[in-house]
Amino acid sequence: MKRSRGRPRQFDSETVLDRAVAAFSVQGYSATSLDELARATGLNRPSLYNAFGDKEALYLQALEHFVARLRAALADTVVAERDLPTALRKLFLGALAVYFAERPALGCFVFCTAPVEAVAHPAVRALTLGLVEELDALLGARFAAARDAGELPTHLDPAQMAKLAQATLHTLAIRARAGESRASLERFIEHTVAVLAPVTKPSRRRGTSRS
Amino acid sequence: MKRSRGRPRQFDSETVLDRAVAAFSVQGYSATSLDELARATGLNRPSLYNAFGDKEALYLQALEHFVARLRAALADTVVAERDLPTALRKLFLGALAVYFAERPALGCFVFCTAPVEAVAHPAVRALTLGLVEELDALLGARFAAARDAGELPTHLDPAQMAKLAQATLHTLAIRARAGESRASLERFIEHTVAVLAPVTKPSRRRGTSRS
DNA sequence: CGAGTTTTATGCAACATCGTACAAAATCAT
DNA sequence: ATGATTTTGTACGATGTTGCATAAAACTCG
Repeated sequence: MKRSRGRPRQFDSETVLDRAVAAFSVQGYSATSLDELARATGLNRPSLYNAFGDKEALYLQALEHFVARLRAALADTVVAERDLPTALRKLFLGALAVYFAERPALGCFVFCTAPVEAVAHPAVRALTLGLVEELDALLGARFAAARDAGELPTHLDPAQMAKLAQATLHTLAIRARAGESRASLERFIEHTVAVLAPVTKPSRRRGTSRS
Repeated sequence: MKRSRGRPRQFDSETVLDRAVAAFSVQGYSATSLDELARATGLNRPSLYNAFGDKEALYLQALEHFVARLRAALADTVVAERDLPTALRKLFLGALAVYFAERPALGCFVFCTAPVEAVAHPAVRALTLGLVEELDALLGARFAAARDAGELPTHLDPAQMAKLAQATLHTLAIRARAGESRASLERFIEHTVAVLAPVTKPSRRRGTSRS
């Protein structure tokens, strides 16, 4: 039942999508030819078409694959980490590690390459907006939790702070791809964490019996 | 001396570049063909080549043209406006007006289309990074002036606040192009202005004799 | 082992795109 | 006016790209 009928595939879909993400990340959707994709993935064009459909379908599946990985990574940082500044720092530094994984830095696959195609391809736009809103929601919940825990001034709207945190991701992606140095971005992250998650004095606030 | 020798041109370079910016903004560099550019600008391919060089040169000149316009607009908002919150609000709302000028919203020509090409085309990357750094410097000077005027808490680094302000521009551009609603982004702007330029109580601070 | 099924590989045809060659048109210099 | 000079418009070739047709290969089921 696990094994399908005909000739078995000589590739792993996850690996192929990983390599497609890497290939698309370099030049974006339009400038990446199917020949380059075939070379990058190891399989040839007919196999790509058979397994993933046409170029747009492959790009969409690469996006979804990337987002799925991202979702898993976020669970370990934003959600799991209990301290807000630490959660944000881990989020931003983790993103930076991805953005600088290649040389030159490629920034974020979604935020740097998908917006261009979003206008002509509604499915890409929908997927991009979906990720943006998902991150807003995830970060918004995290900021709301921080506010409830007394880690955030009450006059700051968690949902809007979440958008500002995502704005940080967007600018990191663009700046990395534009060639700004990693050290400069690390300094920016430190300052931004301090702004987004200001350390609230426990002694001044009521009810926060910290140890 | 003003008039060159041969047949006079039947177009205005500035207008052509405006239309090239508009054309490139829709699909980005790679997906915009020279035929589309010829249709959008009104002149045909040989004329484009004669006047601007090949496709990459035209794209670069379109970028420079756009940045020049941007520079002029910023002088009226960021520099001229004396009140920091007002300056930021004007900056962000002005950007939003540009990002939503077309239907669907196209976001920022530079921030949404140039990053993709930045990796393959060093000249594009240099130009993009140049704009980012120029905005950082301009906004940094504005935040520094605000701090000197007592409009900004002293523990906030003006240079880093400038990067956060530009991060807001980046996220507005991406979100607009991804399809987020204008109303949502206007709410975000209001909140962000309050975060980036917190209203300092004049009574608490010394030397700020406001009227 | 043979029939059916799915994947792989070579190759191809239709199409788009880029850049330019060439001749006609419009202006300036003499 | 005539020639030089620059722009314009049509046309063309070279190349790249996409998507698929077709046949060989590999495997399962009866």
